[in-house]
Amino acid sequence: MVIAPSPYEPAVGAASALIRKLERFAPLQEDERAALVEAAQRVRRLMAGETLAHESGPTGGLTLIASGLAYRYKILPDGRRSILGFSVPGDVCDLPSLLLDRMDHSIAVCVQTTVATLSRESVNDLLERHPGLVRGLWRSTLVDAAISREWVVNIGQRTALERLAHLFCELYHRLRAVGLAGDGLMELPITQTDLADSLGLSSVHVNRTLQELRRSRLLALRGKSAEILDLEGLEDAGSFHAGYLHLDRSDPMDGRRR
Amino acid sequence: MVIAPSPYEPAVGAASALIRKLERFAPLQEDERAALVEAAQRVRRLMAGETLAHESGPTGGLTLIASGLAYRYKILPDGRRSILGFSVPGDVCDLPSLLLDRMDHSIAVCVQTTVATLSRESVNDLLERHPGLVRGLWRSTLVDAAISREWVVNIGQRTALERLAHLFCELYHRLRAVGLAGDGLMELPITQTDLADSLGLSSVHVNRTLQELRRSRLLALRGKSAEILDLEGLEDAGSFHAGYLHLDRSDPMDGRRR
DNA sequence: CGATCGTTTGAGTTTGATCAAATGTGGTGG
DNA sequence: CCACCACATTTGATCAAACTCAAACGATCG
Repeated sequence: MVIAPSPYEPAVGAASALIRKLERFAPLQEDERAALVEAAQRVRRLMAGETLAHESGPTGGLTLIASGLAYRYKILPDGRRSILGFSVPGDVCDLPSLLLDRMDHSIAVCVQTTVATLSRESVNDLLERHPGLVRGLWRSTLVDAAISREWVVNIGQRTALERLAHLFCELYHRLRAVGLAGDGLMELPITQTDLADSLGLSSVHVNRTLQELRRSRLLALRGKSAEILDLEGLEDAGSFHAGYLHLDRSDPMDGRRR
Repeated sequence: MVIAPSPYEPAVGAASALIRKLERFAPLQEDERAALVEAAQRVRRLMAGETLAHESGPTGGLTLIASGLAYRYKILPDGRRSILGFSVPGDVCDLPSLLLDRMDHSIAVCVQTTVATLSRESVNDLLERHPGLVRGLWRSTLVDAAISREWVVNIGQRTALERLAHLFCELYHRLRAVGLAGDGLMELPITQTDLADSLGLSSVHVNRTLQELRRSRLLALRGKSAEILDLEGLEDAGSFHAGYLHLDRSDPMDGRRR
């Protein structure tokens, strides 16, 4: 049984997962790759629970997840926490802070996570010199938006079981795309409370529904890792279709179609 | 009582609302404005209910809403419709189709709507010559994503009354930003079924909740137009804070702050 | 070896869904 | 101008998914 590489590895080449992701769509030029690697040298290590960016906090450069797992969230007036999405290695998690005047949500990490931090100056430099990177990052904000829209569908229309199934499928596909999942296995250092706040459910109900998924031999959650026992069955159960993740290589800008 | 301009006006200068929107953040150059106006000459008129772009349909240029109202949606396997967001005049509603390989959702219009259609060639031309437009449009996809995230919060965490209140606040602020609302008045050609599909509620429950909003003297829906009787009260009721819409002028890229 | 955090289980409650039918309303054609 | 149709809104009654509260159990860690 092949286990996916641990997300706790040293951040050798923090940019590699990002490059991999961008190149799924359109190949980068050699100098673009090099510039990214160069810019992502400064890494930072965050402990589980630490906040990486704060709502209405100052905006700065960019943060690239190298290993671990982060989540976007907002805290409501009454103290409830709403989780808005997850960021996996290779994701730039705070693009809004580059082009908008302020963050409109916060970001924290689920486990020990290493990130590369790019200063605003180096990012501006990068984007001015390499329009290909602008296209690539812009594309990735479009995919982020598509994921958020799918969350709207998920939370708005589906039952608890469907929601959980769908979320696990999303994370599995995204992690697999950067080589961090395979054979139905992924490390998922996520609590049932996190799941509840992500899906608009109570943690009690998440617990019961997870048991049901387990009973239907679709998915087993064991500690910090998840095993998908029947991917096709799980996708069916969550009416999951990977299209919106835009993970396959094909670039509409140059007519190439696969 | 000043009524907002009707959205049914002829599409003189379809680009004007877009320019207005982009310039809320960073001023455009004269030639950028001119190029946008030039590119947005070809307009199309759609009847209520018509589909403007189809999920997994071909991707092409860009569509700019000139007047009217459009909504993004997905149809689930069981036939239910999930509405993912609204596009108001000045919005480019199909940016995903420019940079991604396919649309992952469909777009239709609520009322008779006029749109300007920009061919892929002219858009590419525009973006190559005017990096300021790239920044502006990229920013607008970031705002779209922020709106989707707020929908996740809204649907995931709030009660029916809060959801409705919040949605009306969003639309009011967005319409006011392009001069189509004011004094608590806006044209809102939206059915209760649309609202239900937007908020993850049944239309029956939407109806009852609207009555409650009316009773609390917060909002009155009359036919195709809405009157906000108490904006502050409505924002409170929906715990709405306009920050995420990023409607105020301030550009982090040049240190200028309001 | 407590202490803390996460998971699990039980019991009662609530919000909002579903089903069904009546009541407007706007548009069309005879 | 009226009859009719389609569509939207409104109301009532019943039901179920998911919530809340409460408490016990289990793991992990300094």
